[in-house]
Amino acid sequence: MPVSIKEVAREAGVSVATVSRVLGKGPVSDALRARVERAIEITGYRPNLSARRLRSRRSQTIGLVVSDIRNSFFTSVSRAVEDAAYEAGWRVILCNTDENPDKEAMYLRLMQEERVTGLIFAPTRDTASRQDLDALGFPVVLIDRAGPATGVDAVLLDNARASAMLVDHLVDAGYRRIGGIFGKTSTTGQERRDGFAAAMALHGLPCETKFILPQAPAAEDSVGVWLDSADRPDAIVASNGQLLLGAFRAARRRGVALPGGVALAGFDNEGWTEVVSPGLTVIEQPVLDIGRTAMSLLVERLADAGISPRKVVFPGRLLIRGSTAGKR
Amino acid sequence: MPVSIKEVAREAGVSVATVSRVLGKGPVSDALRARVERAIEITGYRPNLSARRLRSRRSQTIGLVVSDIRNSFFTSVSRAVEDAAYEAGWRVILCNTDENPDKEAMYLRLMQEERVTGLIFAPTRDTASRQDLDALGFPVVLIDRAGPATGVDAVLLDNARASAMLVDHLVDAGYRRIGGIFGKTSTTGQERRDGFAAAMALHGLPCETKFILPQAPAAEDSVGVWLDSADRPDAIVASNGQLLLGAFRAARRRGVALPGGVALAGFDNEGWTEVVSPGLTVIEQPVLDIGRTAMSLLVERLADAGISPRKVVFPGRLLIRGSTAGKR
DNA sequence: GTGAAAGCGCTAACAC
DNA sequence: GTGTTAGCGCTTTCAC
Repeated sequence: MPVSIKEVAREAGVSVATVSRVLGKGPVSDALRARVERAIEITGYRPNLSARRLRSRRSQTIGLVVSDIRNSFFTSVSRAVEDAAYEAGWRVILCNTDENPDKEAMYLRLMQEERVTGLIFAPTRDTASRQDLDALGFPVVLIDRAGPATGVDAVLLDNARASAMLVDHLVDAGYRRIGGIFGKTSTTGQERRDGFAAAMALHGLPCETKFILPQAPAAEDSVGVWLDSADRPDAIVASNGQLLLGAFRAARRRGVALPGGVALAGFDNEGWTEVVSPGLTVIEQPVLDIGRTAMSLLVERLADAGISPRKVVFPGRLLIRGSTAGKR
Repeated sequence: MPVSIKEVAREAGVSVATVSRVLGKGPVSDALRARVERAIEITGYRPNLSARRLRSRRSQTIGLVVSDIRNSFFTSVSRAVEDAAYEAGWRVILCNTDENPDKEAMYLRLMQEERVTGLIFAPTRDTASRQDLDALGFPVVLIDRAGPATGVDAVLLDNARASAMLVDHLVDAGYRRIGGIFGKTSTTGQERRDGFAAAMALHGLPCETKFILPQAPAAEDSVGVWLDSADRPDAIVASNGQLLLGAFRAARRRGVALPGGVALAGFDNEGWTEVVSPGLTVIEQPVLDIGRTAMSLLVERLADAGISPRKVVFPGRLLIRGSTAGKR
């Protein structure tokens, strides 16, 4: 049974108000402060955060709701968010939705029950366009994905531009029959596909794209079909790290050489993409900046709810490696 | 300003106690229950979890304190823990200590202030031997690392046995001059080294081992020195995924062929280890089982504080790949 | 500066 | 079954 502020007050011979002031930053004489601090030592007192939150009406907690923490993009973003949050004396509640709208709804409700100060959220496409994201009772910052202006802040990658960079690079290297696989559950997959298609059109090239579940096995199946077909593409673009892994496995398993049999490029500079041979050409996202920026936007929004919603867009960085070496 | 249980009661024309009973599992007539549920709908009521926790003295929260969520072992364990926790209606607070004892102490204090129901904890070597881990005010289950019996439950890998499996396999394949790098901050690194040394001794072989920071760059430097030296080992064992990555990079960067120039094996079946060429021989840990078992031990401990501390030890699984192909 | 007292939103006795 | 009431541990007026 933990000791309460009352026992500390008794031990120090002061009122609970004085103890509370020592804990916070109220005005307390040096003499009493010393006595209270001593009493805290002796009793081993630990403030009860639930009580503090209830009374002060400040939860000092932010929510972080993503699809899957095992996705390296979210792993890194979560570290950035958590570091910044704990630094500021806030707690983080992390939830994984697995791209499941029901889980999303459940966790949004949980965020309300926790009375979170704010939420950093990577929604599915369905939820991204919800009009009530700004009426949850706390500010929301979207990361990675955002629908048409829903009136909330967002931190995003310039997906269309990044896709175009990949396409331009591939065309430059002599590839023409380029296929693309994209995640079907997020606006991000959609944007990357649109950017891909637009860039291909600019080059006067036809393109073939597929929307699939954003998981490695789905990509392996999907790319496998392409590789086995008579009119195999000569290059493939994968819209995230998981899909890239699946595509890589499909090629590897069939003994299709990279880039001789098929060139391969994608999103997310996961550690393994550099270390396989050949290395994979990828778009690197500034994951730490994205996490930190999301926190900053949240903090600014908390300071001033009035400012109109901002969208911060980061450029991707093209890392050229052996998997897209020139065709000739 | 969120609505409280009071307003729901007024809307439904009942007492707050009845509303509370509908929320929980108290006995309420169907008629009143329906009215209350309707009132909850109308008002958009969300229970305040801080108030509930304060009053009920049950935080319904468990802590998960690990060194770094970006370490794939902990990423996977955390998913297992979180899934099990949310399933049971509990919240999870995740903290990263970066192998820093000061941060560990700070987060242990935070866990007390949160009045967590229980804690799943991967301590550094310094903290693992603290005698007061069972006096924090809540049960602790150690994962991945544990000191000499500290009187708390633990879920571990059979590190000595796993190291021996690697050594036996390498010796079997014809390697004799085998070096090992091990994490210096954890008991796990220590145990794996001891198991390694013991197995080498059984084979009558001398061994050279290094304790280093459990991070890829440190491993790259360390292994680089070996590879550049005149008496280069013919095989290297790395005691976790990060160290394995660093070792792999060191070999790759110097153009040292695997396994011709040096054989390489290690711990943690991270995705990339299968996908590089040659694939890397590794000890796979049952990460999901470890996470789930930690939760089970915690739940059982909460049900009965009396049972004496248990240590659940899982075997590792040796996955043989090209990086340790036979020497001749 | 300091203390007394009210009350944050909820659950759990306790009466009926 | 239902309502009344007393706190959970803390912060925050409000007096002094």
